[in-house]
Amino acid sequence: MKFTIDATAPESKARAGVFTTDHGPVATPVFMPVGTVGSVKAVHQRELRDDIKARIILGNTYHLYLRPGTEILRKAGGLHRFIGWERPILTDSGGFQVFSLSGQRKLREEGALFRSHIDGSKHLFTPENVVDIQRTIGSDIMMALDECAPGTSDYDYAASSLDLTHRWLKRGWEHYKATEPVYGHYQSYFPIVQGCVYPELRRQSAEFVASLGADGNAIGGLAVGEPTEKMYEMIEVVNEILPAEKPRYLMGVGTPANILEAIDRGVDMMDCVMPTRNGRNGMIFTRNGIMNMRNRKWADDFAPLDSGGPAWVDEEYSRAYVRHLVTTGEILGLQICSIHNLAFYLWLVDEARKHIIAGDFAQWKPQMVESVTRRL
RNA sequence: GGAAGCAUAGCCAAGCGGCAACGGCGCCAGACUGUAAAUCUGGUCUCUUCAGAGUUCGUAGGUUCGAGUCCUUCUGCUUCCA
Repeated sequence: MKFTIDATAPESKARAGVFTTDHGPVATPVFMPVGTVGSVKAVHQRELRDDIKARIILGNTYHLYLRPGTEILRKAGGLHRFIGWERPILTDSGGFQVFSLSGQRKLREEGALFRSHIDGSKHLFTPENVVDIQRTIGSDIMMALDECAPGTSDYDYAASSLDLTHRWLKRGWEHYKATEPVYGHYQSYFPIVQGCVYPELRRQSAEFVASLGADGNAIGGLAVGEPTEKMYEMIEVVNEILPAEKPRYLMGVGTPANILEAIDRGVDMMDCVMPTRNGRNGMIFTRNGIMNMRNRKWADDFAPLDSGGPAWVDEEYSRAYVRHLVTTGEILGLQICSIHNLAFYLWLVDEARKHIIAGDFAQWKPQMVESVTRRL
């Protein structure tokens, strides 16, 4: 995978670049919509491509392994063909499910033993078989199996958890190098920095991750319960060490403000369920602030949803109508809010990219952070 | 015309002598960060110094220390028989 940096912003660590996969180029900084089970919820692939202009989307190893399963995915010719998405795909390893489904799994040296949230059946995810599953999925970027420890973990737990993640990483990396793509296109493997909120652990982890020389490097275990300021601090600590010539992927983040702050600190790639999940729950993010479309105040506001906004739905539908759809539970309401939010997120990172290239990112960012954080 | 039954908050609906009154819906807010989420949480008679206080279960009386609950009056509704 090739990564070129087009511009670096003055008075900031932000950079604009492009990485290239066999499914095409991805301009950075980039936001990646989350499509856990092979679907970005409530959004068509066509809308994702043509309206939202998503450059790359996520899938999830744990969820896709359970359903539809590797046999179907192999028969389909991989996830791209299965879902009809010709652009790049990144798959998370199941490391986040170690966190989010913590009541359903046991950690062992060999891997994470999950009791399926669907039928209770047991499945052992190892650093090796998670590579194999992702080979079968055919994602352009595969992620290492890690333990995403809660942001509230104490130092001792964080340290031993990090050791486990590193032992897993070593095994996963070896297995990655020993295996071949299933469908012919090249697949990268990104290691993940952990270490909770402890700078020395984060540094140690970043050193180890950087030493592998992977195509790109990820920062995990953030936005999982720690204060936002700690998250920013950890990004700074880690990005001092992660190589500048490789893309940096901040996993699972975040709010529009989080995204701008991360870009400012040298992050190139981000993903988050927030635009889609919150959209389905009636919240939309705009460049002028946050709107809860369930609120009564929009009931007779016949202005466009987000006049001048980046999505066609922004002009097409009124606030009053969207509130009506959301409060009546109409599927169209979820679709409109999801499309809007994703288009806004992609617009936001594109604007950031433009300002990085123009050289005024450091001046543009604070006012945009202020603006997107407002409550309307 | 006769008989039986029913009236509880915006709506539906529990209650069977200690009740400001279970639930559900609706409504009003909030939460959501590598998706077990089109989900979850809280509020929803009035006042309040958030400790409490005051008025509520169709209507008017009564029994009782105490009544949404028991008795009687009236009003309205439902079902059955003529």
